[in-house]
Amino acid sequence: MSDYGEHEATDDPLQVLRHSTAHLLAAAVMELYPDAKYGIGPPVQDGFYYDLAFTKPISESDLGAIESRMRRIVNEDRPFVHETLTRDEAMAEFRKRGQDYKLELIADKVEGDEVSVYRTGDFLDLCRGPHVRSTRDLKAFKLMRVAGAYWRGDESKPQLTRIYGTAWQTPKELDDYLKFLEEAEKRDHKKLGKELKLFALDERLGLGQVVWLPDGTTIRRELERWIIDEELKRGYRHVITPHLAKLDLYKKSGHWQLFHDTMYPPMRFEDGEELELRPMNCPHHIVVYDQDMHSYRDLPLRIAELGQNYRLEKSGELMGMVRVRSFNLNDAHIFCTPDQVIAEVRGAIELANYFMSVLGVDDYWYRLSVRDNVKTKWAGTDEEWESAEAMLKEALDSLSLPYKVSPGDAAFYGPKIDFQVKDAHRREFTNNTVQVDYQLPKKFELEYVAEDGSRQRPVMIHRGAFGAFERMTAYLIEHYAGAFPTWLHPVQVIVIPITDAQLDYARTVADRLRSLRLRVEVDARSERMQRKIRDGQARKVPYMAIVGAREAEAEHVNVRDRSGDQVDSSLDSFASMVATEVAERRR
RNA sequence: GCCGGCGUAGCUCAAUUGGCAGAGCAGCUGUUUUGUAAACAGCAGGUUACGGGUUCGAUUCCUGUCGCCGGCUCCA
Repeated sequence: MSDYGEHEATDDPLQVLRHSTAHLLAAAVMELYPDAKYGIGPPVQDGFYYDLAFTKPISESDLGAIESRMRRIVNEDRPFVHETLTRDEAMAEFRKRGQDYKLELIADKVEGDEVSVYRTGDFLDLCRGPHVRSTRDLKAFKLMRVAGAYWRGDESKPQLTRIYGTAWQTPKELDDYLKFLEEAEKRDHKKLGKELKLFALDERLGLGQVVWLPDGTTIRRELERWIIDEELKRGYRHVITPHLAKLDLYKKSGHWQLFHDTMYPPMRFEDGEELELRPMNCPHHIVVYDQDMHSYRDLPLRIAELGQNYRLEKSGELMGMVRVRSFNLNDAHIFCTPDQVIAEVRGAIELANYFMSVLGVDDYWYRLSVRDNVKTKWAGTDEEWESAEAMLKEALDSLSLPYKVSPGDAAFYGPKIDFQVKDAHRREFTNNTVQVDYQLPKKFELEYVAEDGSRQRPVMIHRGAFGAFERMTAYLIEHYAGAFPTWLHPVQVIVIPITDAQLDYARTVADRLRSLRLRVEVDARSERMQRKIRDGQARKVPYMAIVGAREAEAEHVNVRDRSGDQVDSSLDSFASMVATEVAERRR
């Protein structure tokens, strides 16, 4: 049987419960708004939604009344009744109810003559099920918000009102979820980024333009140094290329034709020259490759750059530092022979995994993004796509990494492996990526001289092993809730003199730590120690070195870490302890 | 871009049915020299996002713009 709702049917009890709650929602809405038309209502992560068309728009203030009606239906103990109708019967039923969207779904998605429907009191829905036995089984739910959603996900189709809700097996789980949302709010990188003065988004600079403040920049520079060193160890060569290029370059690569809507309008000059802010770095690195004749002996050639890119994302798509209009990508393009591809892909995956493991990021999954059957969207031959996909799979398999195939998520020039991470609110996004590309080398007629003297075409691997600094930093802020590991924290140690009499000693301590390249502040304010500690805690500083008369006398420090633990230590051993922790990038 | 919500001091929030815009924190100036999460006092801080409208009177009601938040669409 086909899947009418465009979501996967499942027997998982929680999914079934959420799906049933979606029906309950639609049933309640239909009682309160008899003119409404219902679209689809699947379970989703943490809950469910239902898309409905209202004759008058509703807002979140209407959710309370809908939720009350839902509870009333719960108390009525209405059974979920499964029925199988013929196609004609089903069409007649939904036509009678004026449910045009359901008619469209039956016409498009139901195969054969049997149509599975569920009845809950008067409410009838096209649905494969399964469902809970009765509305009384639905105990722990809450409507969350309304949003617009295009019918069947198509921007050109009408926009329905989507009502989101959350649903759980027990009231306690619901309560836990609501508490989780509160906690997530506190970790939000937009909130912490402001509190900790890491970055700013200022409308005077334009939408989606990130200002890295001094402390945020410290973190970023630390990451950059680390990344560049790790890449150097792995044979990457770094380049620096302009943020601008002639528009023709992007016409030749094919990006302009596909993405001009999200590229900045070109700057046009009197002599006819057109310059474009680059939306990606690939064509620049192709120009780097093309500076020389290449022998197969030169390959693989790994060209890396911390490259600034500019994309004119639609205003509604922007989100904090996760989705911006200008970002810096830890980018690289590996030019190699076809039989080097698998090893190079594997190396790129391993590098990305290494970065993630040092940062303590372990909650992510591998998405093998391949083309779908809309052939016009994808450049290149079937053979090239099949070969590229096979090589990505083999690289993943050889590392014993599990992955999920995702049709339609490929780049236009080839399939890719995406590293999918989740933010504090469990929203998923792509961070790192590895892509195999036969198309751009062809478009730019790249060559190398093979062992037998013939001219061959290299394969290009695009890879962002760390991802974009903006997005990754946003992720890290939420991951650590602002309490960065010592090696990344903008201020590693605050020295706190208890009275002014220890100021000189405090500065001695600071100098000593700075001589080990640690980032240190002395809190010389005319405040009480308690106050300085409190402020240090608020900034989530890893260590506070408190120095009073006793410590100054003994050349000690009283170390308080951000968990509140205290220990007395000689200055020497404290200094070497912190320096070691930083050198090892300990978490 | 579309749908819904929200914009009051640097930050977090108040302000009866439309009736003089307030508080805490942060900032500044003093005093205080302190032993592990907030010393005390004073001062200053605003065209209530911005522009129209209704009204004797608008933070409050209507409207347009801008921005932010949550979704949708998109994501090379």
